[in-house]
Amino acid sequence: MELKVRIVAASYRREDVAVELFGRTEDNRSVTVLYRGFRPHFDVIEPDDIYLKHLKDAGQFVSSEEKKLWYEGSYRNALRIYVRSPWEVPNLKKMTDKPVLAADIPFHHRFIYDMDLGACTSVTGEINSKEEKNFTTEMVIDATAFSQCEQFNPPLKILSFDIENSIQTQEIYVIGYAIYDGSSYVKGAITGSEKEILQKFVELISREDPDILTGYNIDGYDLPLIEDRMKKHGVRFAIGRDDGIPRRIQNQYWRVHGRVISDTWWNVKKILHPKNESLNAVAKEMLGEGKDNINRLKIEEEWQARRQEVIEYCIKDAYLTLEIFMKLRVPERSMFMASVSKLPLEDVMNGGTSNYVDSILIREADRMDVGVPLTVYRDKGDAITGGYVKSIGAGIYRNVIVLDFKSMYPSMIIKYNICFTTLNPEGQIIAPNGIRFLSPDVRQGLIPKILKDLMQQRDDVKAKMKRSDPKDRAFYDGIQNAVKVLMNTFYGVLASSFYRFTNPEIGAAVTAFARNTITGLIEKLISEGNKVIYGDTDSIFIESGNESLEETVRYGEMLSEKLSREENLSLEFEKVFDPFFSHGAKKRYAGKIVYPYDQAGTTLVRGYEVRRTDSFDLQSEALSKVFSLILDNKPDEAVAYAREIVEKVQRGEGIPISKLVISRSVKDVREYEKKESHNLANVRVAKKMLEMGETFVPGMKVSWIVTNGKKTPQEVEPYIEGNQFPYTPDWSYYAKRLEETLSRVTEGIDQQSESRLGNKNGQVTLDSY
DNA sequence: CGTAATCGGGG
DNA sequence: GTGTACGATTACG
Repeated sequence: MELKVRIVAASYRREDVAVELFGRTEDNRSVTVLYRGFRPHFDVIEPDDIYLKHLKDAGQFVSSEEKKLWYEGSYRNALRIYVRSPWEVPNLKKMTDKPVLAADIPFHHRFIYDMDLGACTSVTGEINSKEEKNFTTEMVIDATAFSQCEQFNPPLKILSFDIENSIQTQEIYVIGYAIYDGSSYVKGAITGSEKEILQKFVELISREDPDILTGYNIDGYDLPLIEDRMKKHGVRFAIGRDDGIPRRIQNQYWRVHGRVISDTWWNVKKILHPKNESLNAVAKEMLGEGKDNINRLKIEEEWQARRQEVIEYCIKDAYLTLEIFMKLRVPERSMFMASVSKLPLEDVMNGGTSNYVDSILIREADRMDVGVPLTVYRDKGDAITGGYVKSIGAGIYRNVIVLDFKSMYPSMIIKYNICFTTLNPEGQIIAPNGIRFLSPDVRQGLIPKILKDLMQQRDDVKAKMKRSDPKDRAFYDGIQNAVKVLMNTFYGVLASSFYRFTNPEIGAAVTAFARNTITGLIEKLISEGNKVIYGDTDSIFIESGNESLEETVRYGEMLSEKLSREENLSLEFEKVFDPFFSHGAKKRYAGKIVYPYDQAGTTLVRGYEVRRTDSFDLQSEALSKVFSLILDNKPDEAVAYAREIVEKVQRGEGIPISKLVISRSVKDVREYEKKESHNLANVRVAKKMLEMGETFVPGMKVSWIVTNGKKTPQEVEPYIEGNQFPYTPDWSYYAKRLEETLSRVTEGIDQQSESRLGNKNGQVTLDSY
């Protein structure tokens, strides 16, 4: 039989060294695919006989094959060695002094690369009916062959769960869940004795057989706690598709055979960067709905007094989490990324980006007989020089055109044939940092070739997208966007300090070419009479001399068209700001978008941190107000407002204490003792609260007011909502902090404001009031 | 100023 | 499991 499968996760088992692929078929069934007989292998440059003897003595040698591999600038004699046990390879690679290549590739990846599997793959095989292992999937297949197939996004089954447990005793009261299978939601809760809850939880996952497990902060909270309670009750934490148990990787995320464990909290952080990352805040923001009203800090009492409400609350948390997960389109986006990088979903969702590059690059290297070096650790210290950033003068600018290079770094790599396979002192292409590359007609670089293919692939997909009907359009758009991400990832790993193909000189050559390109262009623009006000890496900001928006847009279109043609590069006219403001620091600006028209009216603030964890409400409110006045073309009012509010705070007039509150959470007070961290304001506040007889539970957020900021450490007093605050805030401290924040911005408006709100060094002179 | 430690979410 | 893998912020030296 033949099945088309979207691979969710890949692994292997030791017993018979069978590779296990788990996934969902095109007709929406979960499946386990087993393949036996694949051998681990790695390459050694010019090995000696004694090494082969050692391998044989260790009972690991299976066979070998002579190769010629491109290694450090030339083709060398190499031996591809096939061995018995994947888990022995780390030891075997240490048993020789000769260069060992491709000996740190996880076995299931080696399999996927060698078989050239895609994220979706056509599997030929037979139903396995006598498999003794307890797989939870609908089918188990013994595979005999694999072939390419088109990519598809099946409706994955996702299970979100949440626990309520005692803070005092850790006992789990209830596990709530919500399941989405692509068409409908199912919700429920598991109650009973703790042991029953745990057993039923394992049964639920085994019966429902979800592809993805999620929840809010499950990586760091729910899963460790469940693991702990399972151990206590002697229940096997068997939630894998092979009946296996999950393991925590690097004290961070979790891995279990056959499923993806993806914490919604992490996805929220990565995609949304919200100021407040709590489930309640994120749900309100995204879904317009918050959590139920349960006092989590008194969960024991709540469980006794209003059990049913706690259960409902628990289910709701699981459901809200699932909705957020879906609304962020995590599964969909990950499937697109998996398709273009040809990886199982799990590697995309939980692995690092170097996986993407490995998957594409190692396959191509194998086809071209290029040796695949091991990952070596380099000093992180000498980071390469990055992009060019033009300094910007303080002020308000009108009708600012933004031009963007399309895929700047990939274009540089292709144009100058930049690659570890073309690096050569005889090369005709000389990078600004002095290193040389062979020209493409002498030797086409591996990475440039891959990027060229990816660019072509992206253009093809975009063209297809235009021709297709609306329902397919979103699919192609997802693919083309993932290709773009993948292309940029290639530069990312070249510049990173640890990747198998990393060479700092090569990364530096890419950015050096890019800097030359953009500075050359800026010079040209200026020589033609343009007012270039700013630029960063791959963008150029020009203050158009035109009065009207229509003229500005026409001018922007003309510039991008003319420059792209004249300079033979791809420069896009991206947007127009009006007004555009900066106080004179790189990477910090704010502007109102007026073009493209569908974004008109949006305010874009870059680099100015309106939200800071240690800021008080008044600070962020005042800063936002100042920005909005500036961008409404009322700079004078902005300066006046800033001045007024600072004065008010200095005098302590009419400012509600609540707007000065600084909050932060505190772990168990004892955890800070040994680390000399008791100077931390939040820790001191927690201690004071305990002394005052206030409720303090480890992990709780505490709030305080600074009463003397001049002392070290500063004096702080707990702020307890609802209670009268019996101390006087250090008004000067607050005025100073507020002024530091506001003056940085108002300084930029004009020269006079500098004397009004502070001096040029950013130092504050309160005397001026 | 650069580096090491801590936090955030969860109950 | 042939894998070293959070980002931003703050305190400390």
